[in-house]
Amino acid sequence: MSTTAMKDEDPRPALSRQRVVQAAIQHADSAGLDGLTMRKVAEMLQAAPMSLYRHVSNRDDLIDAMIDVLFGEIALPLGSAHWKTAMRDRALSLRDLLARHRWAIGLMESRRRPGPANLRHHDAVIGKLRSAGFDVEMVAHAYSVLDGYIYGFALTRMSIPFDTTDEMAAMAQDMFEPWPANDYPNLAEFVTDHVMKPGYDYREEFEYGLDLILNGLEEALAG
Amino acid sequence: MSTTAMKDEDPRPALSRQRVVQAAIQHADSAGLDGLTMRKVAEMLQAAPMSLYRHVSNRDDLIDAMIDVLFGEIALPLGSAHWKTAMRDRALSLRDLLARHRWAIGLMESRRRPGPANLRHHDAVIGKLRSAGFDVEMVAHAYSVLDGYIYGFALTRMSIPFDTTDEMAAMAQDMFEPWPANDYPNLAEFVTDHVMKPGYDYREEFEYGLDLILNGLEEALAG
DNA sequence: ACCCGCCTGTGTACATTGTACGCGCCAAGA
DNA sequence: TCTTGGCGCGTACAATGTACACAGGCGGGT
Repeated sequence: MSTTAMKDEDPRPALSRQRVVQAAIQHADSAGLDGLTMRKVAEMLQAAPMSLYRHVSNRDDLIDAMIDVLFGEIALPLGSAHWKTAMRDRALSLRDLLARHRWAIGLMESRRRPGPANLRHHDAVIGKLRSAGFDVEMVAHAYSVLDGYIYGFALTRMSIPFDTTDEMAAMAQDMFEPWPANDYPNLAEFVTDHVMKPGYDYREEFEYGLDLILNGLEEALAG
Repeated sequence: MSTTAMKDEDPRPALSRQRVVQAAIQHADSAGLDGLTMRKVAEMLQAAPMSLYRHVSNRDDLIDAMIDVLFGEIALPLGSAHWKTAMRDRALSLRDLLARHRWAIGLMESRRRPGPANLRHHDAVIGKLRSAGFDVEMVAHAYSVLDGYIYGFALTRMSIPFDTTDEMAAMAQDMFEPWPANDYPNLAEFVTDHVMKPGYDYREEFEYGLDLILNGLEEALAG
């Protein structure tokens, strides 16, 4: 059916901006932002490095496009739900996104050329808050503290993956090993008594702070 | 007096790990992390690039050392002040530090080999909270939400410098320009009515969220 | 049918970067 | 005086982003 090939299987479908961006996201997910090289992305698509530049003007443009795809994946607060549950769902959705795409944490909020999905997302969030009774100033407060917390949590707690408690313990061991024991008694107590406990899950930790902030905003809105 | 030079002025004092790290910090402050190349640092010290490697094992080791110097600059909560004012001062100190050294925002909390100043800082913060009556679990909650917010605010609000309202307006113009007007009404209202107002200062914004969180923690501690 | 111009994929080439390797120098100890 | 160890450095190489020019094919106008 294709105009370019009548054969049953085309081993190399045509390049396109979308395919380049998708491949780049997939590679960044597994290799990180440093591992994201034009040559690797080209290899994934079985193309020559320079071919990418027909669809992407340079590496920065590629990253801009990748980020906008991610913004499109965040759940938008569009329904008629209460602002608090809408913001909560949106926060969890964004946190999950940042967990899937750790390389994006420092990039989502610093784009100089935000894409349409980016703008649409912010527009929807602001709209939800405005229609819930937040005046413009309160929207600024709420957005600032919520996004600050969400991105900051991702940055500080999810930047290194702890899949098992054992990995965690090993890492803690490595961190303390070069230094004399008992130099940091409070830190040592904290690590042994809390972080290394089997039940530790950063998901619960995230929701504790999130609810603390949402409750604070609710009080401020009412007061 | 020096054993290496009797002349009045030595145009090129000896290299040392400290001098290399200081020069690197200074350069990163003005050129960012991408601008931080071994060759530039060497140039600042009037040395050859490879000379740095006698004092720093590689670029990552250099960055580790730079970060630990920064941790040493954060005001420690050591006095007998109330935990709330101690945490507030520490937060403001950390925010100012991140404003002075924007390149460090993504790095402070992701070091695999934390230096002594890093560990000492965390130890002091945890100690302050513990002695104020926080149990280990509440320390985890408090530290997580506070640091999340502080680093996240730095990441989301200070990643691009807005020194004047005019620059701000120009940037907003650039961001909207490629897209059809009225596609994002809530966002447009927000930008014109709030962000571009002359009095906008992210410092006040930071303290609003900070106090909201501190008050929430105080309630949780009492309840 | 033919040609012409554009669009896409590509090969080559170069500047920039981190850093391995080994040489020379100089001071301090034997 | 001879040796040794550390320090500064010149050279070299691999990885990376990307400028430039070229080829092949497809479509539209004649």
